[in-house]
Amino acid sequence: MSVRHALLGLVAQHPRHGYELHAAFEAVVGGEQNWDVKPAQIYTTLARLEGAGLVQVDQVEGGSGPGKRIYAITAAGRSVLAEWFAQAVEGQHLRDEFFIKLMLSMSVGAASPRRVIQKQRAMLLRDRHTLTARRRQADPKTELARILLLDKTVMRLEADLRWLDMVEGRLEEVRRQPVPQPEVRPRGRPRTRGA
Amino acid sequence: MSVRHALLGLVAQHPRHGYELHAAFEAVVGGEQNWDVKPAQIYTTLARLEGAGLVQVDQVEGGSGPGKRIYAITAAGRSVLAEWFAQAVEGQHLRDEFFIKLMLSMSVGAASPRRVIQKQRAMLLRDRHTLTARRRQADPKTELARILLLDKTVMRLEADLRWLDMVEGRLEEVRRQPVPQPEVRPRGRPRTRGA
DNA sequence: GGTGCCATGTAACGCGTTACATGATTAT
DNA sequence: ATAATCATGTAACGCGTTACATGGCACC
Repeated sequence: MSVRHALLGLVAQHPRHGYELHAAFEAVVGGEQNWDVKPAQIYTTLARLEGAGLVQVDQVEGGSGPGKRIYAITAAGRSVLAEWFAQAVEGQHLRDEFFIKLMLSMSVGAASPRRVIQKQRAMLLRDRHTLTARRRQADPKTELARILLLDKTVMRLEADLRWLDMVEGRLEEVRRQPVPQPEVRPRGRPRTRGA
Repeated sequence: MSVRHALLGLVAQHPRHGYELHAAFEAVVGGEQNWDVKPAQIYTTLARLEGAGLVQVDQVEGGSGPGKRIYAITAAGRSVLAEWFAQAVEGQHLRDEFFIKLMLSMSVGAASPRRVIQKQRAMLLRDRHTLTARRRQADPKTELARILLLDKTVMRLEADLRWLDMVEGRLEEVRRQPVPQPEVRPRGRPRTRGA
């Protein structure tokens, strides 16, 4: 979702070939530790962009056989890019793997919600530790990108930790009450049933 | 990544067929507003799970022709599921579409970082508004799942808002300094160059 | 007999991944 | 020579999506 537009933005700066785009992408996101794009994705994405008419091959360097294919952005590409910049990115997927794991751990035997929560908290704390360490080591003069990204990640992480605490508390409350299994009845048919 | 294991968990409760799994999944995550799984994904995922030997068709109801195929979990499936419950979910992708958009908006002409930030903030505020409204309307007795998920999302959202404020401040600071374009030089070759 | 739910899928595509294959240039 | 880096790609798979196709059954 993002790589497509990122590549478009990078060829908009000036025409580039695949390998160069790979390097430029990593420079923008602050290194492969932050966001590791595989070359395969660069080339397949470029091919799709070309198919959609958003970029086109400007020239081919290298003489004999298939050399560097240098891509340039097209007018259509520029307008798509402008669109992208003009509109905000949709944030709320509401899809959360940990959440569904937690829910299932409440109703599947042989799984303990509390253990699930503890495991998760341990991992979040570990992550926060390594990320804040990385953040401290980053040079604010030359690695602004990395710092901003690390900050964002840590802030989300801390939000997740607070949420975990909250959930734990909430589960304490409901401890003895029968967990209201949300009654898997088929949707619809709200009118006169046949019973 | 999560649907696969979720389905595994649901068939672990008791054998089910595809349509029932679809309903059960939505019940667990708190409705299609939270997490809309398409039927197609249910069936293809079931097929893959069967291919991997984690579930198997228990019986087929419906008489003539292809009827309901009821899946049950296998021993292998149970062990994979236990694995899943036992280990935490990896959180730190560090991949953030807005982030890369912001970075590019700083170096691509015809794009304004400040406008990008403003657009994004507007969307986050809008989202927070609708989600807190949904949260208030949810019934804590019967919709625990939906509430927990909404809380998590809102908390992340607010983290993102705080981060946006921070970024804006940071960009004020660097206003006049030449934005340190991170120098797209190829990695490696740190030793005696040929120049 | 039509509408709407129940129930099952296939096809094709986008995005991302791993693994594999190929060849040119350059440093030692 | 040979190793590393530069540079380009294909194949196959997993996950998720949209769109399409099929048929039974119940209700009115």
